[in-house]
Amino acid sequence: MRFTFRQLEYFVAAGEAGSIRGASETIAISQPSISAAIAHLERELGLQLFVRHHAQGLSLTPAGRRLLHEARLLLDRAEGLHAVAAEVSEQLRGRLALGCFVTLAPMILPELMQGFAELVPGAEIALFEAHQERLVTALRRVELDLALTYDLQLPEDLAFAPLAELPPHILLAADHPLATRPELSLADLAAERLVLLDLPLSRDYFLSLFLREGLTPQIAQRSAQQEVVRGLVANGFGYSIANVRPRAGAALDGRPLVRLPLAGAPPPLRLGLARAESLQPSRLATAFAEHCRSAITDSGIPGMDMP
Amino acid sequence: MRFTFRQLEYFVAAGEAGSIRGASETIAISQPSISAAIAHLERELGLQLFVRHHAQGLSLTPAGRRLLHEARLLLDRAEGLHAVAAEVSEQLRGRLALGCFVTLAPMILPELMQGFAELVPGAEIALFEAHQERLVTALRRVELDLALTYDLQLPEDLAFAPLAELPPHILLAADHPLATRPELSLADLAAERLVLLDLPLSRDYFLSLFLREGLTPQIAQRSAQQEVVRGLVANGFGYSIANVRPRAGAALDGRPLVRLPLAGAPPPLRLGLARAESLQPSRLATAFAEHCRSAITDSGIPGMDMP
DNA sequence: CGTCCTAGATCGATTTTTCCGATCTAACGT
DNA sequence: ACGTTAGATCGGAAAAATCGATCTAGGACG
Repeated sequence: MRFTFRQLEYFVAAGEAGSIRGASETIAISQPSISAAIAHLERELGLQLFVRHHAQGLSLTPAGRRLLHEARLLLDRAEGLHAVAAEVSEQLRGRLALGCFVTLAPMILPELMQGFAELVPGAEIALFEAHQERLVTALRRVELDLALTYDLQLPEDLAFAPLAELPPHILLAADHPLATRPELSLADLAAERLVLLDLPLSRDYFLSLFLREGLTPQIAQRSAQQEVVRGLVANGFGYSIANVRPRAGAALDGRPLVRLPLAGAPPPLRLGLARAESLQPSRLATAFAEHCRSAITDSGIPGMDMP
Repeated sequence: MRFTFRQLEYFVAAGEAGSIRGASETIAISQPSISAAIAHLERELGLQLFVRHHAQGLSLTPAGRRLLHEARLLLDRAEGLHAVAAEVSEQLRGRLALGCFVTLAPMILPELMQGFAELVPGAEIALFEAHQERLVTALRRVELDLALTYDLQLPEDLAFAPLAELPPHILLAADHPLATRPELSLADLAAERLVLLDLPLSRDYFLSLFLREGLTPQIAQRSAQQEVVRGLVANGFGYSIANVRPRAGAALDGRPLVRLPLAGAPPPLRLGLARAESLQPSRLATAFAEHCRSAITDSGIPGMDMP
């Protein structure tokens, strides 16, 4: 750009005042400065903006009138940039890029987003559901304001605000012989086969539960989809381990499932909000985090059963 | 405006390059300058545009992405100002504000504009038909690029390019006793009454024709409308004087009219193009003037009879 | 017809801003 | 631990914006 906002402002002021002197008084800038700005614009744009009437001010040329209009639009749009900035940073409106751990999303998001939509009507949420690795990548690239996920392997440069703890549970077909127990240990399941939810970092967490008891699971099947895992379990392929507690007591094909606590005080997953450490949260993000804090506690999580 | 185009450009470059260093190479500006520009924008807009990854470049924040988009739009629009300027001053397109002396307009404009529209399809003509005083005012205020008119009392600060001479003629009802003469002098009409076209400066011109012969006309009627004058003459109210030479041989009510040369070598009106002296004509205006020069000559004027 | 008045252009000095090279700092990879 | 990389900061140099003073030219007025 070979001209500046200031020059455009001076031009517009002169165009509106009909004289440089008049403009210099209204905008409190010396007459030579305005004269120079206009001369610069004329040289730069290669056209005559004003006809100078000696001792009688200025007249816009037809081209000048056209350019004056354009200049005003341009300045308005520049002013609008401030407005956009204010809206984004201060106003409780606009778009929130929200990540959510993929298995949590179907349970927790509908109610949570519903509640937030009532709380903050001007908000628009752009969802990104993915497994932990993808969430971490997106958070570091600052493609997300916040991510609702576990503190699984979160690197240093992501901040994590814990909301609730989710201990692992055993998932069984309702007609499984062990399904009537009040709780199960991994040792109880040594003869059974595992249907593994096969997502990058979740996988390691599940296997670590066996490792700490010196056990090795027999893996019947793997799937990256929670609903496939549940379907396989419900159809007798084996048991599974999950930290989420869906209210639905059946797989998508209708076959009933049972969820039992895992005995032996296994390390729970902490559910919370992750964000890029060095990204100062927008007001919208802060409001959403606040909403999460009130909606998600150890004694209740949207879309999930009580323990 | 508390930021500059340059700062926006640097911000956009950094946003596109994903790093300040990368941007500094693409746009050949030192890294500190870009860093400072971004810092200034962030302070000014009150929000964080980038997350700085030490030794790993930058990531746009969600707000930064939004602002980047807005900044690009703004810069495009600023670039568009150059385009508008080029179109107005160089391109053979756009709007031409054209004034025309009111009595000339109905004869001369249709054909003239038709021809110009074929010659320059991208042109749009904004018409302003008025009497001489109004034309002069509009030209001095530079509301018009050009005016097609007479050199009646044109002040110094208007430039005039003559195109053709129009000597005055006498207008009579076809059944008037004098209508069969080959020409008439004002003395011949001493007993007749004048229907005067009563427009500010034209009026003075007509009366000056009598004055130079020491005569005083008997004014039957005055009208500011040429068609009213012709109607009155055709209906026997008297004779009139006109310099235009309409092809129509009758008034609007159908009554026939006759036009006879005024004897005694009266001073003709010079028809031409007037413009503000200090307004450099746009290319469109120059093209129009050129078109007029070829279409309007002493031996032929669009919409008018030969002498 | 000359003088005053007005408004824009120009000049020169001063202040402000911009820009760059050099240096510092922090994170990553080896 | 070390080198590499990329952003931030610093300080001086270059460029620009700004202003008061002055110059110029047209209009108004006596």
